[in-house]
Amino acid sequence: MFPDTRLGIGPAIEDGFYYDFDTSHGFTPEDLEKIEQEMKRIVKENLPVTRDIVSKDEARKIFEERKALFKLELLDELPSEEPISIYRQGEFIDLCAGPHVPYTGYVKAYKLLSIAGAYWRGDEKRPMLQRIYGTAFMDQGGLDAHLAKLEDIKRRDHRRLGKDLDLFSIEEEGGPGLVYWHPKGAIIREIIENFWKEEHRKRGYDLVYTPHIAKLGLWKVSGHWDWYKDNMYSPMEIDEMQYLLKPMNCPFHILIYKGKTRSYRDLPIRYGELGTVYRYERSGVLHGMLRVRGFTQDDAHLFCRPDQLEQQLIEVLDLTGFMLKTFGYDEYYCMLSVRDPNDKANYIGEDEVWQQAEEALERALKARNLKYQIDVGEAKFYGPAIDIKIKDAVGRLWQGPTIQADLNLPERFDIHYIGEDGQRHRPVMIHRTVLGTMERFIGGLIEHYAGAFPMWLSPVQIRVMPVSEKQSDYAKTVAAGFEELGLRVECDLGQDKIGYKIRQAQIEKIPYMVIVGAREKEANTISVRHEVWEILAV
RNA sequence: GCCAGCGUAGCUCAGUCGGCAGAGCAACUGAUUUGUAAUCAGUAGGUCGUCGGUUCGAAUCCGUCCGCUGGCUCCA
Repeated sequence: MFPDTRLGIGPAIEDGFYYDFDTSHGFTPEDLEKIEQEMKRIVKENLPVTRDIVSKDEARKIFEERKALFKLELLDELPSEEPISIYRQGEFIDLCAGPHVPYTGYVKAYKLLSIAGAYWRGDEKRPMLQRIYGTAFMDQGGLDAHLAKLEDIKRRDHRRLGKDLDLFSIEEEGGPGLVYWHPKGAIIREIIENFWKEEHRKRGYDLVYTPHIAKLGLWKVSGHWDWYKDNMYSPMEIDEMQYLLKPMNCPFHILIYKGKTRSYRDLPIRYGELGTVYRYERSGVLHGMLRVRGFTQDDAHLFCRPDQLEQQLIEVLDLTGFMLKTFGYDEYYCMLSVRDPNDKANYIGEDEVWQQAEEALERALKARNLKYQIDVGEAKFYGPAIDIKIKDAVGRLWQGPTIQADLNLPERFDIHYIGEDGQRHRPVMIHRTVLGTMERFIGGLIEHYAGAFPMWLSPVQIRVMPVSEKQSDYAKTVAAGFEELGLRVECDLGQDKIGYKIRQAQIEKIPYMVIVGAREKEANTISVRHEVWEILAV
């Protein structure tokens, strides 16, 4: 259909497949339909799909003939002794390890979904190809169910719901990636923040507040200026001194720690802060509340003795589990992010310290019987981490809590405590968030709950609606009663019929509707309509 | 940042070949006083994202910038 097209790679992915193409033709959504028609024809032909094993030289010849540059590059990287597998169906030839279906007729239900740009081999310095995404199932029912799920995900989109429920906005005049929390969104955030603070106090954290800017020198000491500069807002000059907006809270907590001499008896010291940070994120990556430029981390830094590390990690894991459960995330997966031993130049710190830290994280996971997967190369430059992925109501995984051992900053800031032996010792530092950031967490919660927040988080918990204006005063009295109990209640005193008021409350996903008419007023009662929304939609 | 697409009323969207700017919902006004998912009628609301170009004439064609969307790369 597009003769000058060269093939990139085309693997199967979790929910389908994609194929990358280099072509002078720019694909349009209409093309997808045309390609699907062509696919249908090929399926109907029921062509045999054959696998040939050839030598590397033979393979090279085949792809050179077809001027398949990308395939040749892939071929070059395959070991020369090993036989190469090539698949053919009709006039189509591809380099692929397989397996493939034996006949094109095996392909049943499929759909092409979208077009996107993608760098060749994921490298932004290489050419950009056009990627077509699609999905395929054994039968129409499977495809229909999958498409229904995609629709459900669309309905849950926090950007859509954030607008519909008036929770937040991002203002073009204000700047991209900067979130405005509207009154209802602010209530949700406030409840979560209060809960967070209370839970941290209970567990022995000290809560602090720190500034939003600091002198450039501080960021040089911390290493951010060298390692993180590209993600930071440009310096501003105040009284001939350069200041930077903070991208992280760690240096500030360290300064508090450093403010006086600490004894081994003082440890652990745990500073928690809902710290607002700003990071320069490239414009193309911004996404609603999930990827923004200014955000508030539920941050904490734990300073402890090496012998306390494991216990502290366990306590953080417990807190994390408790928090996730509270928000209805019953399933989560722990990843132990360790460094790539072949790539030590990208990490700071002694081998021995790294090993100790990785072992401590692993022991903590084992102590709580948490299953985990080791993610090689996913450590931060300053230390290994436990990264937790949480599964939402529709089965998607989100980056959640992160617990990082920091092997760099204690050194750089030369912090210490006085041990039992009267000597200075280096404390171990843990850097962690349990929710991540307020923006990403609440954005995720909106999708998790599909906007129907549980009672404790609902911006409006109860709406009282009189059947007619004759019960307005009674409705106000009832509402005042709820208000006295500390519940968030509203009255709908509009002239609309009760059906309309119920519909409105339903759209706004208010959990309790209290309806009062002549009968209720007479008997001094109320009638309650409680909406239980199904979180698991699919 | 890169590739592609998009930007029309508060929201969702229509607007044919370049020829007077449209609908539904929401808002407002009036009537209606209602019993568990939409009462009726009327009114108002837009520099068609921005700046520039082509043209007798631009929402429409071309360019620029801004923003958004789907991805890529990166990330909490």
